[in-house]
Amino acid sequence: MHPPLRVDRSSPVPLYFQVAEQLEHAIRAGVLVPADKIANEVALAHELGLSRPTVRQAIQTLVDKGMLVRKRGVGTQVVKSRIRRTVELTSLNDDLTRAGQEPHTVVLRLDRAAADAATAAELQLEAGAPVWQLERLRSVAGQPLALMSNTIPCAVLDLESVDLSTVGLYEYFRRCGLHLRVAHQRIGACRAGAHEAKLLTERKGAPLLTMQRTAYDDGSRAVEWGSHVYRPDLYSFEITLVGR
Amino acid sequence: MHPPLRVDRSSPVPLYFQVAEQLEHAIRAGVLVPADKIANEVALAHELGLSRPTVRQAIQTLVDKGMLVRKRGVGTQVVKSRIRRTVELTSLNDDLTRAGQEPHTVVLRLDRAAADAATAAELQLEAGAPVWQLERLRSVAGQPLALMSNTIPCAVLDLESVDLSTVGLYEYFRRCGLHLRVAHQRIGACRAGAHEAKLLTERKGAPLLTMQRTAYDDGSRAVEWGSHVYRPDLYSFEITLVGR
DNA sequence: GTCAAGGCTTTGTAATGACATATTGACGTC
DNA sequence: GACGTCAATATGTCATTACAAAGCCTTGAC
Repeated sequence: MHPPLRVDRSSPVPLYFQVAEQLEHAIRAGVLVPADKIANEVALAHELGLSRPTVRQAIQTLVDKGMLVRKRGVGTQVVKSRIRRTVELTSLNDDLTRAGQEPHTVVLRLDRAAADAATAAELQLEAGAPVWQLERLRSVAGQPLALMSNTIPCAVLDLESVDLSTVGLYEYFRRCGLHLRVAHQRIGACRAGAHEAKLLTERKGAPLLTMQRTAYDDGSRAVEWGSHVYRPDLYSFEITLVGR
Repeated sequence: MHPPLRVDRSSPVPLYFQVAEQLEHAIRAGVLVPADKIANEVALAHELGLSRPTVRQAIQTLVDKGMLVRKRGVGTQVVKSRIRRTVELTSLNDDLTRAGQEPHTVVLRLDRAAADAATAAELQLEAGAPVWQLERLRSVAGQPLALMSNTIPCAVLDLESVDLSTVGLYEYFRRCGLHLRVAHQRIGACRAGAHEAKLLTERKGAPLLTMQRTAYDDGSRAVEWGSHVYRPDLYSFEITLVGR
């Protein structure tokens, strides 16, 4: 049967979101086990004192996350597999702290420079525009994990006064009211060069996981271009795909 | 200004989908250029003779794809960046043919076997259950690109009678009426072993891109477990992330 | 001249009602 | 007993309406 769902109409949190949160929690906590069918939308709406579209919207958000599956004429079921964390528009720092780790970051470089042609093209700037060039080494449990090189247009943000060894880059973006909306990223592999090998305590020529990302603010302005390399024995990307 | 949008109410295609398709086409064709604002929802609904929720649903699907951005109090704009293909629930074969390539596939192995403990756990079977073990080498333009190892429960499908050198695995799934709904994949990197190096015409120890995927049918049944390695100079994963 | 308040525009959230369509299972007929 | 039909069930699609909240711009006061 169902966990007791309740909604708080005085809360500023949208009703559909409250329902989605509770359902998600019930699934993660094991109250709802895989292949369980949840009550049909009409009944659920009546039970909660909500309208069907609202309940539908709540269910839809979980379907998008790959936690529920709808079948017309049948019902809605809990997906029979543990849900791993999706690749989201988050930084490595976010991911690690959320996983209960304690990342340690060393800022290797923080310069103002003029954008070269390739960087300017990625960030959709005119060549020579002033940009911040940032290079950081992130470790977890004493092990170097990632070498991160980022370029941010000076017009977007001032990085002079922030201590990026204690604050994640994306966290700082959020603090400045900068909302990332879209990002493109490419994941590949390469051979470690001498510089990378030394910093990551790998041998030269060792395989590394690479990620290049361009992030956009509200879809209008390129805000950040990052080129990262990871130690594959300590890090990998996990993605949940949802079809249809 | 707007392209002339029209809907066909006699079509079995949902109205919201028709609108979404036309908007997407207009964006890809360059009729709507980045940073263009599309008409507000109320006006658009009136213009099309549709209700606002329907128009909203159409816009939402494009927002989910990362092609549009909504801003409350402002309007809806076209995202200012080319959209690359998202990592979807598709096979390598699908991706390549859609990109205009002509993949060539060699089936290295196709066996019935009993699932070992690890495989059985991934596919949520009892140990020793009969499975198909498939190993394929895929090339493009004469260059070996990927070495793919897949395991499929015999209970799911019969692979005896199909020629997997001409038909993609996922394409065959679809032909059998098997709809994949959810998949988890992990992307990493590794060092090429002797076997992999020889088949991919790389040197032993060269960096390779790896992907492991488990796919589920309607959320209820694990259908496929795949472990692939790619040559990183010829292949990488591209993902479009949408925030909020 | 500057800053604050308020109004306008536009999207966000929600309720209600209706009909369409896919699936399953039961019933009845051949 | 096998097969087809039909009804029950649940999600899919769509219309209409209303109010809330956020952003932008104008207006007005100091």
